[in-house]
Amino acid sequence: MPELPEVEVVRAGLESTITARTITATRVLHPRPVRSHPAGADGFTAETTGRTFTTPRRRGKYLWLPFDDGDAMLAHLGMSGQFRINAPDDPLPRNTRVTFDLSDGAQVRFVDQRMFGGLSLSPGGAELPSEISHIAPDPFEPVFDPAATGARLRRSNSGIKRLLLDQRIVSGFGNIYVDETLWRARVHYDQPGARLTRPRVLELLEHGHQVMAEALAVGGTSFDALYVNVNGESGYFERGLQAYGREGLPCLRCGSPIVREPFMNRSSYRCPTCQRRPRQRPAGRG
DNA sequence: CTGTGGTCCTGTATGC
DNA sequence: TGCATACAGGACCACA
Repeated sequence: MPELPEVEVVRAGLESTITARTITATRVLHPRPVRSHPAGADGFTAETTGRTFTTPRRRGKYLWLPFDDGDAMLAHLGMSGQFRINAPDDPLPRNTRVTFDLSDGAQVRFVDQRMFGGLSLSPGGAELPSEISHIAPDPFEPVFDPAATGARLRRSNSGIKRLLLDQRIVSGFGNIYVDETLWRARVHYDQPGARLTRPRVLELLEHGHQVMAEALAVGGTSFDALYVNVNGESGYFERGLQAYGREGLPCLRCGSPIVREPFMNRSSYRCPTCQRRPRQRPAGRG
């Protein structure tokens, strides 16, 4: 499940392989990943062929690959999207959706089993695609403002996990790193943002930055073949996870078995001792 | 404005 | 052996 660290690993891999290369041929093998491109698969093919990449950029979980003419290709990996760099005659993975032949002879492949991800062309989007203007800066960006983000979190009575997953408030967090962040900060996922003190919320954001930095340093988190880097290699942060996926295993701080609970149609992992349920209901009525 | 729940997708694991 | 179901979950959208 690519979140910020995994997307950054992919971005860095693309930077060293596509920068200053020109697309000589685009092939759309499945229309769904280019669904948000207005002109459809044929239009996407026509409008990307002949373009030259500059340095790939990222905000949160979004990637964009600027072209030297000021436009950009916007990409999201969704649940299972991958960019792979190969020789054109290497075997094509089963779920290859789009391929780009490059001027140096390499081939970029967009592989996506579940197809929650997507590619589109963003006119004028080289600096920051307008399509993602609603996405907040992530904790790795120089413009990220912890005080402002903390204030925003503290203005809401929603549960803190829901807030951290809201990419309009802060971007980059997904289910894994939110659970890790909350475990480190000893905060329950239903704790209303408004019930956290200013120091606590800043501490929480620092933990979030820290855990994602640690994951990035070891190539991200790979549970299965769904997340790999551009060379098909897995990351090693799975062994660094302290909460996510550890149902029934002892909390590494206090020994209590980690519990898994349904949350927003997915799973949430927490220590029942270190991360106690808040007394008041979030956004309670009465 | 806020909060909630449905939808899109496929592959793997599990249950009967 | 086969068929049904649950699960993984990021982003978006309809709706109350």
